[in-house]
Amino acid sequence: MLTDRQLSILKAIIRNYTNIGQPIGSKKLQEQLPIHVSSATIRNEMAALEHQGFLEKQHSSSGRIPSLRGYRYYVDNLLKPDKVDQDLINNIRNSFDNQFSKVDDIVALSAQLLSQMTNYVAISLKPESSDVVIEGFRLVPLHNRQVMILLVTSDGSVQSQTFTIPDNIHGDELESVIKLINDEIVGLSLNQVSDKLNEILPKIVTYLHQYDGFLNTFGSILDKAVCEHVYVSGKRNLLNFVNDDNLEEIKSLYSLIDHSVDLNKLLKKTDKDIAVTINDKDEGNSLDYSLVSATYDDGNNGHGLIAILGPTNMPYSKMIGMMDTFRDELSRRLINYYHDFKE
Amino acid sequence: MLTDRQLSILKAIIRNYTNIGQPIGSKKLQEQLPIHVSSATIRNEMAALEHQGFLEKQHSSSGRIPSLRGYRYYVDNLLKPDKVDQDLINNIRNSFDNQFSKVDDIVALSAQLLSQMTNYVAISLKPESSDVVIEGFRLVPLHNRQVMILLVTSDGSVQSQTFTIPDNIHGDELESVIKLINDEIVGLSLNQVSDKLNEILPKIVTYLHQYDGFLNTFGSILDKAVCEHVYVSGKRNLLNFVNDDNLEEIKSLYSLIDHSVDLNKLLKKTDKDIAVTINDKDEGNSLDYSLVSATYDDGNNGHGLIAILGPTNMPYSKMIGMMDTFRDELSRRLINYYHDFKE
DNA sequence: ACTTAGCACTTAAGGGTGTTAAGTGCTAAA
DNA sequence: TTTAGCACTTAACACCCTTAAGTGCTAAGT
Repeated sequence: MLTDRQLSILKAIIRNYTNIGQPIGSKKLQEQLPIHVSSATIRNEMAALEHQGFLEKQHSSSGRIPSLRGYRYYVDNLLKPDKVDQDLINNIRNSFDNQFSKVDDIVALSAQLLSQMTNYVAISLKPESSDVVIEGFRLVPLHNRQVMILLVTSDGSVQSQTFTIPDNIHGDELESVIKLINDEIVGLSLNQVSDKLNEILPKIVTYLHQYDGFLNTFGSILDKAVCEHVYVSGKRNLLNFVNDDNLEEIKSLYSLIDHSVDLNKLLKKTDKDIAVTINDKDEGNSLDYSLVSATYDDGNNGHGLIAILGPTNMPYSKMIGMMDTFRDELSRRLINYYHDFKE
Repeated sequence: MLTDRQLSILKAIIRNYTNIGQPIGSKKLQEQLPIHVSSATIRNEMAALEHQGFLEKQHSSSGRIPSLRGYRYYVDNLLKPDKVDQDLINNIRNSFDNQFSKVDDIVALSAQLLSQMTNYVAISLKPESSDVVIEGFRLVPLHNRQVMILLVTSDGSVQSQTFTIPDNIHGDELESVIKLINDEIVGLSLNQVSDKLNEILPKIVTYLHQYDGFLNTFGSILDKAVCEHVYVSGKRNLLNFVNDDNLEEIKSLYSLIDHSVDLNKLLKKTDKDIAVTINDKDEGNSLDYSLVSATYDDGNNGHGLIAILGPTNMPYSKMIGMMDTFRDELSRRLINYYHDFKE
């Protein structure tokens, strides 16, 4: 489908654009490429690449930039992770060298390190043994019309929130609703629950006349439970990408990463070792940014996830190289941690 | 010092600039003012006001804008809080109408409401009975060289973090340092501790060869304790104020409000009912924004604080009117809460 | 059947120039 | 003390021109 020459042109354009951020034209490309052909030939090849959807122009006489499809193809087929500087590796190791009381701290630090290293937004998720599941909501009567709603998970953690039953609902009805919900969600993992709740929303509505506050309470408990697993660092770096006309977009990105549940959902789509999500426009989140995510081994019985969120034209080969190194170091650190712990 | 006419001119300029955001000139002012004088006269008065430091020009032929001193004078002497719309009051009441399990929730909601109402950053501090003081740090040996450091306060809340003692420090030394620190801080309130720690830093250094990790641990425990009292909402609104050349400033504002301890310090300077801090350039925080803060009564035994952070040219009279109403409503809500609670 | 030189065309960006609108300060007369 | 009048300043805008960096296309060369 693509000739070798076309591939090397595509590669060169992406390399340039991700490093310099400027569209590139045929003459500049000619100077850089090892092959000796005229700029006219390169123009022809570029036109062919554009025709096949791998390149774009910003205006009729501008140089080319990669299209989303171009990035996608590059990441999937052409990209070779950059070799990581030994200094950087040492740096990571040194930072991990401190003693930690909890896995949480190591994972939180990971997000911090990643955002420092990349100047992007970094996200880390606590390792999650796949066997942690929901044991269900519990309803505890307090006094008057106050109840406390608990969410219990199989690893023994509990989230709670109190709630006042509106006048137009009977305590019994509430009990039934809890039962209804529990029937559906027991045994699910944390990040499946939110979807499930939305799914069975119609049923709930038939029970409760006014269900807003009620569902909000569930949502917020769930949020708390999920939050405990998510660390975000370097939000401020988003400011680096602000320009005249993407302000609204950046704001929506902010609200996305502020809302752990959505973030979780976004991240959990993949289970590959390293995955690149380019410009995910899904579910109204027109997010003009890319996500490089990597899983890590917690050396025990689960795996966690680290990710960076940066502009679509981020230097993927560098980032992927770095993420790969980082996940190794993080896994090593965790294995060490559990080793110390047991000793 | 200032004639009535000058005062009304100053007022009008500030009213305009805080609402429209544009410098205002003598002719426009003439149209708006009730007094009938020529624009030349107004020009003369404006020159006088500028001479006395209440006004500024952006360039030699531009209209006038208030100087910091002008704002200060206005806020202290001229400002009359705007009457608050009854709809808004109802709105606040409705929002507060839900049931809450904890005072924390009400306070957190306050920050949310304020940021929604103003489109600025809002901050709320939990009511703090003045009798909550530090009871000191405690050191609990775990295993190997691991210890847990606890911070106990007189209201019974505890913050903890584990810490691994470096090889070059004896456990005894650590014990002495804790004693040393406790001697200094017992009986202080939470927000006095940070300063005190820095003050006695030299002493600590003589005990500990490598004190970085150690102090960090203290800092982070303290942070946790303070964080529990601070709620920030509407950080995203800062993006509305980004323009070409204040990006760095906005970033530093972000980092300020991310660091609860500093924020606490900033807020705790005042104990007036309502205070306006204009363009506080203190301690390297060149913050080109103003802070309107108000205390509220928790109906029990202490008082808390709400604040909004906005541009220097925010509409003070409107904001102060709103804050005043809000603190009333919040206090009323809390008194109600304690009432329900005891019943 | 490719490749390439050459050319006409396009566009963004930057510099200069002129105009306008909204200001200013100053002076001299009322 | 006030004010009309005037000369002056500035930012913002529109307009024009030029340049640099590209493009596509055609026709000739290998």
